[in-house]
Amino acid sequence: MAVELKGLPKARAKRGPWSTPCAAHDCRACEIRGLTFCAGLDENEVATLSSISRRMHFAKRHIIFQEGDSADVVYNVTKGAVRLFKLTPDGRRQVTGFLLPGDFLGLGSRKGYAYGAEAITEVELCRFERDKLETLFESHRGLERRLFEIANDELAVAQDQMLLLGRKTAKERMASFLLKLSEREELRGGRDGAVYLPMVQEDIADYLGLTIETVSRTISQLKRDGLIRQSSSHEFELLSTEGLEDISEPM
Amino acid sequence: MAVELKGLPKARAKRGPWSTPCAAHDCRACEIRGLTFCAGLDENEVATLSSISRRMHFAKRHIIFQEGDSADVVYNVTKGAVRLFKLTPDGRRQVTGFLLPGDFLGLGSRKGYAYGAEAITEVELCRFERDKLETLFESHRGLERRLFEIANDELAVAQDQMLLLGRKTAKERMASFLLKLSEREELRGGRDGAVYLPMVQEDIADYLGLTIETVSRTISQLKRDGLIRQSSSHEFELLSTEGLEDISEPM
DNA sequence: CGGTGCAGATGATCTGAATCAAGGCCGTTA
DNA sequence: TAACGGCCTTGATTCAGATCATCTGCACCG
Repeated sequence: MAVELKGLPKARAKRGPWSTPCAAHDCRACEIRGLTFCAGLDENEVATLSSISRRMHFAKRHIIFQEGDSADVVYNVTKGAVRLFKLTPDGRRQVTGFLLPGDFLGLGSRKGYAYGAEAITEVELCRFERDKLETLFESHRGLERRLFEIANDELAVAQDQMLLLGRKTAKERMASFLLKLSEREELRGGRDGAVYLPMVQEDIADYLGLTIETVSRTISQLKRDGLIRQSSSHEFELLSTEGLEDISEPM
Repeated sequence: MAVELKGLPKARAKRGPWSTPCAAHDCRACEIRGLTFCAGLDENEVATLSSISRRMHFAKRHIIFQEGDSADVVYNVTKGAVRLFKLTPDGRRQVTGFLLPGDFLGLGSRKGYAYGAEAITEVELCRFERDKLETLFESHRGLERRLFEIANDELAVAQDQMLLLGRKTAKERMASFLLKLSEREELRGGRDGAVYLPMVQEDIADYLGLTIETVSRTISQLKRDGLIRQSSSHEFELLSTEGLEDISEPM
């Protein structure tokens, strides 16, 4: 779907040759084994998976695929951050998710991708051809089951997001967003309370159904209220998880 | 999670014994075979499925399960309509979906249900114990694959809904909603252009992230503009699909 | 290093939808 | 058949967040 963005600076997103050509890759040496869908596979299964995977590299802003593109490959994010988004014909954008290392890319798509995917930072992906992966399912039931679990988790996350978009105020949205990211970092063994936000405020706005101005103002207010602190341009610190929880889920 | 609804009329939803007790049921005689997840199974598989399913009956307004309830059974809707919803602690509600005959109920839940489910009308469900169903997956791969497909479709639908909730105007939301329902009816072999809306306007409002007043006004406006017509309290007619499409997806 | 351009912050104003407030319609029931 | 309660409609008013308009800081680059 070719989309004309109305009033927005054009030609920001890139499409073209990869920064590095596809390369074979040994899954056994993968940085993120253990926190992705290949987690819990035995040596033999990992080897098989390795045989059908290709390591890919995309530059910042590179469009990995567009909504509607034929969805015959799926990916696993191993490095960097990716945004998923949908566009209206007149150019409004809804970011439907952010992917970080360990996340699976390509769910929710049947014939074509249901959304576009774009590199927020430099990104490394593990690429699988869908039909090869599905062939693998025949012999390795665990893989399919794991992917089904992931789809179910995504579905639950999507419903949380609907509640956020349909019924929460700007402040509640921002607090929920920060808490969710922070929980994720803790789960992945990050430092507690520190949150890395690779995306710009425009992405956050489009994810939370707000404008950049409202996002900026809300962040300012949370800072003024002593709930968060900004350590650097993309690093935040949650000073009061309780305070943020009170805001995100008001009684 | 016990939730105190603030300012809303209490005790509207019921919970308690089923209208009719659980009964064994023959899947082969199912009204909706062919449009549900049991579609495409062979005779033998259907018989196996039959052996683990129980037909259930719920009265209008009956709460089938609450968000957070242990999710050890799943269902297939065979008759009537169901709403799925999430609540904030202070009682705001987001309807995350409407289920009609043929729809699967229970996806997106891991340990506990990720949402509540309530009968909009009198409802008939086909009930499966989750572990029995999963055991069946071992021998009948098609079932698991079909369910995975359904989960993927749901995921795509959820992302459409995010775009709607995050970026569309009231009028656009209403038009999108009517069109989606109409497409569904056509798919299921219904009359073209006629749409059955079993839910009340409050449900629609909570589904579209609006208030009942805005829903009412928007419907009135679409009528005034000659785009829809109301044949009876729950039956609508789409007079101009093109007009509605222009509204739902503005260029 | 001076210029350019992008990300972010913040003030002023506007507006679409929420809220508040009445009534109307209709099916159910006493 | 009257009265009650659910559901819907419509008007008046308010308000949270959008829009418009600057301004600042800062990275990059010729």
